[in-house]
Amino acid sequence: MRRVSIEDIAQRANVSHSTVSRALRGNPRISPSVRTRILALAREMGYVPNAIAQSLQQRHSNTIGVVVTDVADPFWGEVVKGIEAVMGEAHKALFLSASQHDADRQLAVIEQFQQRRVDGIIIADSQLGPTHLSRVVELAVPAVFLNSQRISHANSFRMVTIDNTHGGQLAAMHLAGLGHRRLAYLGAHKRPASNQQRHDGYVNTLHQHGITAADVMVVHGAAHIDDLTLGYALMHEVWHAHQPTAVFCYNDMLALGALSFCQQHQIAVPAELSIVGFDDVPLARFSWPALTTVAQPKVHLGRQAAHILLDSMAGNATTDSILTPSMVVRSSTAAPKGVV
Amino acid sequence: MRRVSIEDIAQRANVSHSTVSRALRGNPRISPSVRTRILALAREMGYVPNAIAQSLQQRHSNTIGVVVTDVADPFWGEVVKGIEAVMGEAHKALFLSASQHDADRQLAVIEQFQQRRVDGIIIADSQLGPTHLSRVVELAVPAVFLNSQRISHANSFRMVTIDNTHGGQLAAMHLAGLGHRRLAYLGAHKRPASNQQRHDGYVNTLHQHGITAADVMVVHGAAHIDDLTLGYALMHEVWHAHQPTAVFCYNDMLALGALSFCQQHQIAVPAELSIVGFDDVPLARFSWPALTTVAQPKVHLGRQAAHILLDSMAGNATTDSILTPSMVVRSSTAAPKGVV
DNA sequence: ACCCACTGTGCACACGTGTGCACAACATGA
DNA sequence: TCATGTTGTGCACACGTGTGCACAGTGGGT
Repeated sequence: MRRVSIEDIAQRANVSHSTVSRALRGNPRISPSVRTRILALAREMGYVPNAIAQSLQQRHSNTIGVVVTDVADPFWGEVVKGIEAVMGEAHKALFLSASQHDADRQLAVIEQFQQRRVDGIIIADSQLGPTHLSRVVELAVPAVFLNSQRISHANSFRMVTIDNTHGGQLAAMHLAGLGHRRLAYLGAHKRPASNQQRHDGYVNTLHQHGITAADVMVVHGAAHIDDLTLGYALMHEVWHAHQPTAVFCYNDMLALGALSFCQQHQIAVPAELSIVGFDDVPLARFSWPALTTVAQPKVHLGRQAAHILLDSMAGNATTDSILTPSMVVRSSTAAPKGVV
Repeated sequence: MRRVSIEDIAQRANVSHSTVSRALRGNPRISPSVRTRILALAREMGYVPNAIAQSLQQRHSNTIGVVVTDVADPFWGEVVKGIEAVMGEAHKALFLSASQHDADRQLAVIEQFQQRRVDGIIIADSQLGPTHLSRVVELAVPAVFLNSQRISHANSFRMVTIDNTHGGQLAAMHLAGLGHRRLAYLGAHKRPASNQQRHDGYVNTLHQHGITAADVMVVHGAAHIDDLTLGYALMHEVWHAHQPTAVFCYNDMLALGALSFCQQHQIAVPAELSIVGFDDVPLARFSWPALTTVAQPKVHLGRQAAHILLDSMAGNATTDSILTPSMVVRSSTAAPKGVV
């Protein structure tokens, strides 16, 4: 049951293990005749190099760790797909772990990775505070943060994010362009940074279209309930207090929650109310009506993070990266009543 | 920049590295005074055990490899979530890789895992042929197959699947119970085993309800197009040739494709046509109308596979596992016209 | 005073691989 | 013939950890 090692091959070939090692790695100092003999023997004996021993010797493991809040989240699934594709080409293996939205667990996972001597770490949707972050700094392992909410120790890590402000602007331009004058924003407090940016881009752009602060109702939900029921509740609140003709939601799940409120209360979407989401999760194509949303380039986000990490692992200078979201217009938005 | 090793600690403590090793691992033969001194020193020096060296020494890596067709597939995302949860508790790290539906690539990934000396492998949705499989047998690494289509070498591996036949029965009982007499089955040829089982369970149960073979139209699609457009095309075919009042689809994506055909051709679901899917992907809750479907216990599937793998890694005898699907009735099914 | 049991520590090896250096064998030139 | 260069191989070490065995030191019993 024991695996065959280069030492085993060496004995069968009557050479030293050094010769076998060099032959396998294509060292030109080994004579061609010996090399071919050893290669044949290796194949015949079913030799499989031991990456663990190689890692120990070469002091890097060709592995990278990926921390994600929830493995089953379709958004992060796409991001991981991008990471995996790039890392696969670079012959790096991926450790994947979930943090369950818990900062302590996230730190524990990272320390796990450190024990395993990963060459780099990608942290998705980090909610680590400054004290946690400084411990990550001590690891002295290249790390890239993806859509991180906190921004301390900015010089120690690279970040890849999307331009949330621009995303808010896109939503505002779309809705204002359709003629909406009475709007709302449904936000999520538990994502402080990106929420603020999407809100600001949205509201400021509406102002530029001559829509006053009084015409835009802004609501935020408690942290402890899931986005879907949160969207439902916020829509309920906004609908009765403000009667908007259009709402922009922090993300698609909030928007779908809002949508289900409308379905249940016979509010016609988009005839009576237009809804815009954010993210473009796979679901968005299939809701009824199909959701207009600000799309994040998810796979690209992962690819970009992977490339930056590979660069900093190679010792190259790297820079943060901000990707541009795009507007995907589907069937949940239309001009308000009375506008042609 | 170099990591601190137990040898470094040993020098500072004026002991040998063996003593440090034993102290850290809680060996009772080390005197309490020395142990506490070493533990303090280790903490102070920021010691992090090197799992790679440990793996080499102990001849197992505490890692397991997971091969999946597509990382972004929400179905497998849930399964991986279950695997990750169980393996996390067992302090095993997860290598995740995608095969992109390519058998050769899948084999390459598995050989990658072998080089990394994983302690076990979980293969999701394997489409490996017998020749490929026999190479996997040679690895002599515990492996578990998840919803595998081929069943050769059955004694070398463990399998975890769901009872596809029973799933087909559930769908048939639901639809026949509603009063449908003219039905159809939309199948996918590229999943030969599970497709056959779902079909058989469905058709046989319909027969038991007195529905003849002539009343059930069965169609299958080409392999090279995606499930969504396939569902659309098959629905088109069936609708014009057979005018069924209900269809059962091999999976949810086919069903959603069929649904979009109905939307585009003003066929009212479920008033004119009932649709049943299979899998219960997250999407199913949010389509319009929400999809009635046969639900696979996805997270449980992953957990079960993980437990079986852990068992066989521990050398225990294990057995294949067949999980039971369940019916989730939503809004895409109803009694046909003319039936109360 | 001596033998014995017991306790705590170090030596030396193993795991599998890669590589600097030395060196043997052989060829080449003067 | 000898110095010099070239080519191919082996020795020995390193990477970091765990552990069987030997052994020094200590205490107790006769």
